Amino acid sequence: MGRGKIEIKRIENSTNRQVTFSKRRAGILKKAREIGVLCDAEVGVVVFSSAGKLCEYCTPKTTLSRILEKYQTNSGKILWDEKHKSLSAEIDRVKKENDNMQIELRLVHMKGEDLNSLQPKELIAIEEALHNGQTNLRDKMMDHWRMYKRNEKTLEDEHKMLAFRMHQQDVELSGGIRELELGYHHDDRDFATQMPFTFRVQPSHPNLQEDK
Amino acid sequence: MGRGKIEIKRIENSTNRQVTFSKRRAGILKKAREIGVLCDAEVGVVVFSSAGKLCEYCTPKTTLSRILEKYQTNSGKILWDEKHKSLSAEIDRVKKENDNMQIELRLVHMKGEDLNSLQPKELIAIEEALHNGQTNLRDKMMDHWRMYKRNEKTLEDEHKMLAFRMHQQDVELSGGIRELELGYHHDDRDFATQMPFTFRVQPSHPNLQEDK
DNA sequence: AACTATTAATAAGA
DNA sequence: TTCTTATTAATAGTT
Repeated sequence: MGRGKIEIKRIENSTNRQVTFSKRRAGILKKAREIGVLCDAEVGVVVFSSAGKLCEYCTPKTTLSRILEKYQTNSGKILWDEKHKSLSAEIDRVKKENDNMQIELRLVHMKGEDLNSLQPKELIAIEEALHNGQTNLRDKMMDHWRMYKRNEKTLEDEHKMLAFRMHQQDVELSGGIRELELGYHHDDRDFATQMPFTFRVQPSHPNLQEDK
Repeated sequence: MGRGKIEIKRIENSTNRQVTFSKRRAGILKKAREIGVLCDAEVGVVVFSSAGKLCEYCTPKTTLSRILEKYQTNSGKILWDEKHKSLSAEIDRVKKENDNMQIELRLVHMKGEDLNSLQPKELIAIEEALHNGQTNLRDKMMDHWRMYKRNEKTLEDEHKMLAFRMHQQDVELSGGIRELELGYHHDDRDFATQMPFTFRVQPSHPNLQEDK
């Protein structure tokens, strides 16, 4: 029905294809509306152009949802498998993100000693979580962790340094100001016996402290 | 297009209606097939006769499922059933958990000064996130946060105390050991002028530090 | 189901 | 895109 007969095969000229699409789409939607009215039928039509543009029609007295529900009960076919799968996949993805954050929090709340006490099995789990995660999440996590450890270490180092110097001064003052130590909670023996050696900075957990 | 023009309204004669339905249904399905081939479009058609008989067409290269999935992402309309709602709800739940952990991480990585610099708007967002979250997650988060802040504060307090005492001892020694301060990076003036006052512990952010 | 007169859809052109 | 129009395609009513 046109100026000439056409073969039903893909129209290669993209402009023509677009024009024909518009015309025929209007035609189909009109036909859908007509059969709905004339024959009291329920019709649902969904069309995507090759450009991805969406177009739909649905009999006014119902909804696409209801038509499709009826379709499923009537045909026994399940239309939702695909959607189920993608939703489940998203749940998995988000849960994995969750796990990674939980591990990050665990790390963040750990002190150096805790890290040293980690079992190899736990380290493997952490390692795995790091690799499972998205790269940016992992990077962010490592950044946070390093920043936290660095700050903590700075404070601890300064702390030790101050304590060491106090100790030195105590010695220089030939004792007698012990009462000043009352509010100080660290084990004195540590400083008395180890200070000169512990004063140098040691990584509390080299493998995790350094980048992957 | 027939022996006479017809009005587009319900055909009351049931036999006629049935016949017309058959003819027009064939017409629509043919048109659907044609637009799919000619224009490289994706088409899905579902038709129910007034008698409830089901008829469908779908572009061969895809499935009704996939078309409908595309439809949903494209239109934002929701076609799915209860099962999907529950899956979606789970996604929402897990994502909310995610958000809360992200906020926890943000808090955890903040120092007191950062907290003080938070804008009211941000505080409200955090507050809201806290209330949105599950109770146990929120509690855990607050525990973590308090523990972190407590540790930090303890270190800082001890640090200040040590520094203050060093300062006292310096004074007692009538100066002369200034070279001991070389490795110490805090601003001396802070301790010299503020120490007696800053020594008392002040909450850096009362509202967040205490449980609500 | 066929047939066919007639209307409707639309291909090509403007 | 939209309009026009020659031509084909769909189909209403009939057989």
